[in-house]
Amino acid sequence: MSAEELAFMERFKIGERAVPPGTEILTEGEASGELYTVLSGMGLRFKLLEDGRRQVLGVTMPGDFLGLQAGVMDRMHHSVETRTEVTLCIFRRDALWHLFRDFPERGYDLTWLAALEEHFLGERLVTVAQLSGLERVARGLLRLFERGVDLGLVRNGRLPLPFIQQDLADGLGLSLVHTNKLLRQLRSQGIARWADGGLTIYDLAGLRAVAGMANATALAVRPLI
Amino acid sequence: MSAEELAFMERFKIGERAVPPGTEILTEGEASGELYTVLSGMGLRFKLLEDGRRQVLGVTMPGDFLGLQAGVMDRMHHSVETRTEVTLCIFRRDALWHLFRDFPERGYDLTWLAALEEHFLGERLVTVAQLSGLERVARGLLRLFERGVDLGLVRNGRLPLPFIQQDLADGLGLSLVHTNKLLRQLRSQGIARWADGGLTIYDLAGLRAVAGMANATALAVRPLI
DNA sequence: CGACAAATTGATGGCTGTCAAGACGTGTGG
DNA sequence: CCACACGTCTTGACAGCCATCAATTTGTCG
Repeated sequence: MSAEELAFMERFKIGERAVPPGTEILTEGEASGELYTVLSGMGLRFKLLEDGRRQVLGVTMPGDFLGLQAGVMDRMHHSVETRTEVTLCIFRRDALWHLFRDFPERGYDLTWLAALEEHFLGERLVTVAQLSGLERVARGLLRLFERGVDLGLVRNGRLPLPFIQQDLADGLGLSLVHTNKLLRQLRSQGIARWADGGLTIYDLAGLRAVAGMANATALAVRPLI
Repeated sequence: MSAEELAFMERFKIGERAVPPGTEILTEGEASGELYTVLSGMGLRFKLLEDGRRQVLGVTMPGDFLGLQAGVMDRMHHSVETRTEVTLCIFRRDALWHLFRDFPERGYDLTWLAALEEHFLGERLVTVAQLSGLERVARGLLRLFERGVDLGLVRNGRLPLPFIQQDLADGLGLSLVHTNKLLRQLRSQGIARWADGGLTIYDLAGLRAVAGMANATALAVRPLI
């Protein structure tokens, strides 16, 4: 990053903030005067239906950029809730436009980021719409794990995760009960284990086979800053 | 649009082209040296699985911008196929970067567009993951119809559509047979009719009720140019 | 007329949702 | 210290939505 860009960041940076678990950082339907980058911690991005059903769109991990939707559109179209203590770097909303004007290359990067999010949502749509329950669970665990590996969060084959089975079920379009039974299936086959706040992969190739991704390669998330 | 912007468009515009039905304009996994805006006609955006299953991500209608993914990322992550004759306005790929540099406001609009696509994919994910078959079909028809109304394509309550029931099924994560039976249900209830290359809505309020969107308001697609 | 795509309808099976109950750990109040 | 509430995980029974298979009909095109 150039000196000018550093100066720009400082000018629009409001500060850093550590928020406790369970905090709703952004709320569907509301505007946001702030943009965030996640420095540490994890959370969930989700949408709610009128009857209380919930669709988990994805997880947020360190390096994620939050609030772009409310930044360029008038309001958020999903909510973001923390699941651990999360440290945020906070920027003013109008930084977005100034960034586009003064550093078009960074604006270009932001469009790249939005296109990447679109790609991931497309992948999730394929997962939910076309795959069986077991395939969905396998693919869901695989994506979480790959993300954790990229971030260096995996130790001894185990990735600590602050999510519950209901979160996984809501992300895959499955019921909690059935998700539980599918997790048991993967566990009893010695492929993967989701328990005690962590995900352990025993047989990565086996998991990829179950997920129907034996030959697929993942697309890495490039930090924006 | 300013005179400078018009000059810019002319400089990077390669030309216009009319392609016949069934043409694959963009292909998943491949780069594209061109960007397109759709002047007329309709098509499908979709992803293919290894075993031949297909997930329809959405339809393209006049005003759509195609190729942004291959423009900012290295390659397309879904394919686009025409279903009618489609007239395209073609631009050079490097127009994208020059647009960001010379007209940051337009670059901002492009990010807005990418965020809008992300929003629509999120909506579709909720539809497929959380709703029953009948609700999915109702919502699918509703979205097509609203889009048609916005574009002024609806005459006498009927929207001509060049898609087949398999397309609808692949977009909703349902089998062709079951989709057909759900369409019959809506038809026999006098709510909507999908037949003979067109969609007719007889009871919009009823359809919205079935779709679980009695109170929801749609987000309009704003043409980029 | 024959081939083909698309739409339609019925029969059958199974994957998955729902309901219910219990186990386990944690925190709280008496 | 114990009782209790609560959240989460787990397991079994049952029902139902939906996929699959199969056959028929209709319309289009050569």
